[in-house]
Amino acid sequence: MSDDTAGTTKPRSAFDPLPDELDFPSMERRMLDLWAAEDTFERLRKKNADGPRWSFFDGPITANNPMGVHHAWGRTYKDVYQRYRAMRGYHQRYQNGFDCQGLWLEVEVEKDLGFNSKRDIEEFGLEAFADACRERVEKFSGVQTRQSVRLGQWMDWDDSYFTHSDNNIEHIWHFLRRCNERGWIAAAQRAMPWCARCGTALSQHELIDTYEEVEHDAVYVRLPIHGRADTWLLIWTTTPWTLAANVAAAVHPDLTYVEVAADDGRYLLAEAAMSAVFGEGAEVVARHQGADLLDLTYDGPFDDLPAVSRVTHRVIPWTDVGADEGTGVVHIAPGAGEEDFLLGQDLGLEVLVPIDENGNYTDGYDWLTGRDAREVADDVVAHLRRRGLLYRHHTYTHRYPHCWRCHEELVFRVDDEWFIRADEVRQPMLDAAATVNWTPEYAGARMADWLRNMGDWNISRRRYWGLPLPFYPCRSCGHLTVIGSKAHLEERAIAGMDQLRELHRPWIDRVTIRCESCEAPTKRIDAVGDAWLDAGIVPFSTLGYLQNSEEFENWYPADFITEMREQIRLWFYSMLFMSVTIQNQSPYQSVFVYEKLNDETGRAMHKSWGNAIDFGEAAERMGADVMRWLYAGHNPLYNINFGYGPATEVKRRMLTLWNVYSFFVTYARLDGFDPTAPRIPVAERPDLDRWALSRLQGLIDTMTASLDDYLVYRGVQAAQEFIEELSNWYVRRGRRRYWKSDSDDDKQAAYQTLYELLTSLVRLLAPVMPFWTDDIYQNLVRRADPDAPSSVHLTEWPEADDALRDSALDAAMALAQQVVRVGRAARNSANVKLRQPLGSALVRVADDADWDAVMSLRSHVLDELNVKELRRMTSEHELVDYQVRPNYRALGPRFGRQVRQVAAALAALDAPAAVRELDDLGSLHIELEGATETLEPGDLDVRRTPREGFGVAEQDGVIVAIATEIDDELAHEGLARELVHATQGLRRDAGLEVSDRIHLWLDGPAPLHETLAAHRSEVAAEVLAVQVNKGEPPESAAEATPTLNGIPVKVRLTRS
RNA sequence: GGGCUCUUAGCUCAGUCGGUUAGAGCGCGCCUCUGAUAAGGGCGAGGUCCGUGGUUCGAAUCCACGAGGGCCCA
Repeated sequence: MSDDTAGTTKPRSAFDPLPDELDFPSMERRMLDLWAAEDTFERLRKKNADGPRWSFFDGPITANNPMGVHHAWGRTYKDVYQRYRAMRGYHQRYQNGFDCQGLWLEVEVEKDLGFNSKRDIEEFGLEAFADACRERVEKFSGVQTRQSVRLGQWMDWDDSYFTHSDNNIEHIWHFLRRCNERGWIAAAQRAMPWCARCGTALSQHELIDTYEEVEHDAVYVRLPIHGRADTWLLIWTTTPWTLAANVAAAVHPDLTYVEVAADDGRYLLAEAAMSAVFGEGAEVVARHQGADLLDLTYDGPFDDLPAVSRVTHRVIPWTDVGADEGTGVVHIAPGAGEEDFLLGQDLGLEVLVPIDENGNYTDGYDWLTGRDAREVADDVVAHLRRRGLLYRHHTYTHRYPHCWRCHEELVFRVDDEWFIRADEVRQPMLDAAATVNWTPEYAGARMADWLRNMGDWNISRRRYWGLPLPFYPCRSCGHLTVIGSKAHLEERAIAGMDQLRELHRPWIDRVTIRCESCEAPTKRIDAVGDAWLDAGIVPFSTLGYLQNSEEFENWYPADFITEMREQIRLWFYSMLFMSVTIQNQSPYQSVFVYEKLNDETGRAMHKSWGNAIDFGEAAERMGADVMRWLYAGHNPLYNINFGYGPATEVKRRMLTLWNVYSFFVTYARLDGFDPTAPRIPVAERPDLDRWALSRLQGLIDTMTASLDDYLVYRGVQAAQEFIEELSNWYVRRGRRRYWKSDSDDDKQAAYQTLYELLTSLVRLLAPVMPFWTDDIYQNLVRRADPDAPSSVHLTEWPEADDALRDSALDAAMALAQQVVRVGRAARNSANVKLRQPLGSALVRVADDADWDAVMSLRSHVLDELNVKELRRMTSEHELVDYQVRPNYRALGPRFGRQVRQVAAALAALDAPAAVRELDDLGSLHIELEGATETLEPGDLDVRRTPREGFGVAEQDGVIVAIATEIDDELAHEGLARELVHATQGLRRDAGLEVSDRIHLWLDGPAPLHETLAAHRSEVAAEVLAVQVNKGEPPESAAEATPTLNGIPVKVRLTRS
């Protein structure tokens, strides 16, 4: 501040002083209260109500548990892009969604109730179970809502959609009826991966990532071949429980099979498997081509069981048989294996389904009946041994699929399942997916790949709390009635409608309808639907497709959706399937996907591993804004390593901005800066201001493009760099202007520029850091101008102003910064403190233009390097060593193999002489195999290395040499600066305000007095001393006794 | 089993069209600046660019094979 302020009254500042440190959580809670009190979000919606529409669909979060920090990642993206669009004036729906039914919810409710099987649920009663599920949804949708609010997400929370609503279900019914009209609905037997605990099949996408390494009992079983005494077919399996369902043994027609002699007979197996089973030197007594074995029949391993007794076991051909594992003779149980089932369909094999939906053996399996298939391995082995069929058994480790919900090992089981046929819709889906803007691009390729490979969609689940599939197969005529809406149900119903509380089991099961074809009374199938139907219908159900065509037309399709990458084959897929079926177009135009969230060491987070981070705790420890900044700044192509360590790093970056903000407020308050005063035209402001404003335009460009392109991390990274430069160059270089300006206009320009930078920056960062930016805005803008919008979120997105761009100045400043960097390194190498003023710096830059650029910003360079003058280096020969090297990029193509000789010739040259020749003649001549070659400057790479001991440094062709000589005058100046520094330190230690005036006492030996004689008034001015006294200060004076440049000094001061 | 992709400093990652001396951030050591700054700046230590072979005047980069990780599909 300027000296004339002492004792005068300035206008009171508009700004509140800042607390000592930035406490994100408490600041965030304050902002939440403010937004609630002022209805800020409602105002935003009103403000944009007439704007252009921007449609976003929220992928439903399963309302099953508290939110995890990984949810916060996705929600940050959703909120960032919505807030950005809002600042651009777009009208939006802000509808959040909850996923509310399906198996994963049932599993959690089962855990709560201590259930272990479907029987427990049935005994509990479906009605009570449905209520328990509904309650869980209500509880956790509330928890998740509160957590999302804490994250700063702005949504219309009272308008959230729930997938268990009748409305959602009706829309799915509509979709299913449309599918049926096209003949796509089919029931079929199919071998499915099956969870015996959950009592249901899993779809193919539920199988992904569930393979874990486990140990199983593997058995070699010998089966008597009919008509060949003491000749055994040797098979191998890792799932002994399936042996009871064996109906065939498969061989590869082209493989060679051998009969091996053993003590008790002959074993038939593939030659390639022989040594693995019998070791080396087994005796081969016969050889057969696989194809020649096909008419053989054999006794099965469990022919004593009633269900199996009438089966004729045959040897069959299968080209997928290999001999790498097992025996090359493969046990086939079409009722208990996926490939087995498909093979059985081709060959017309009998299908024995040995287990029920809970994994227990069914009737007809004698001693096995009622037992759990996963627990019979030992008894099966014992049984085989007793019957003389066991050749050998051992433990086998392999990767095996598990239920992703309850972690039980899966089995394979044939069952009646309902499907939507996918073949007809495949191409339309591919076409629709091709219209979508996928970010990153590979996501589109993933979707196309998934679609090309997708099988029929298995939509039935044998469970309770889920979409009731509206399938009514008629027992009389076989016709399938698919109900398309509640009205349709009412129209067809003949009983049970009075008990239909909602479209869920058990109430829906009490309704009987008339078959559409023959009018016979017909009941619904038991099954409920895949939960991805629930989520996939969202574009239709939430827009009231069946009720309100205008709403639907307005908001469909979505401009944007975003979820984790795995949603490509889940939600994105199911939405696309349903949308193409109903509307023949993609339901979304732009899709953004991101990767996985791990802990900060890169391990997946698991509650059971103890490395999971609770969202609430994270929000309160690091702050929601810090979390959001961390997420938004991350490149979505890579997994994010999340934790308190990375958050601390982000916080430190925020601290840089805090310091700038705090600096501004401190001095703006002292000076009573009025932001509403007339602006000083930018053209009249100093270069530093014009440079900073020019850089701001670049940041606006980058930020805007990054948000338009759904790559916000690029904007965040650019903002980080901007903040660094703002603090470490703009403020650092300009700080004296705020208290010691040359003129009032310059000071005003400084305040206005920094104010414009900060207020623009908070608008640019508002979508990413909604809390802190608004907190700053409240103080900087709203306090000063009651007519300003009441929140940064109600302001307009900044537009870049081309008139403020100055690329020449940007480049010149970058060069000046480089000269400073190199110059500091030079001082460092000469071991001279920066505080000691020195005479001159010699600078070498590439050309005249660069020199002019540096000179245009000379004052900054002089100041930063603490030298008196800047001189252009004319002769660098005494300061640097040269190395003349070939520029391979130029010479490689020209000389080819000879390039090595050129390199050798250059190395042999006298480098300084060569450089001089190059400088004088513009070219260099070398001898190469007797011929003279001419090399242009572009052919060469002249490297300069500063010579040791000169205070010289170099980087990218810029050289700075510092004259290290210190004469008396410089020494006095240096000491004066040391005195200032020591006094400032003492001021701070004594707890003085930056504006306090002081009385100062300085004592020491003779050199000190010489220095004071020359620099007393400068020292006094710098430290705001109204007097520099001799004699003794009062007792209360603060005191320090540093040794400055070898001189012991006593510094004492009091507040004046 | 097929396809895609990755492997670079203690950690997280850049590295353009192949150019001969491979970089950043964090962390570590020394020095330094500070009238906003727990910040900033400089220097340094730290590398088998996964391995082997090939193409080329020249390979972290291109090709082949192999190892290991991830993803997608079967």
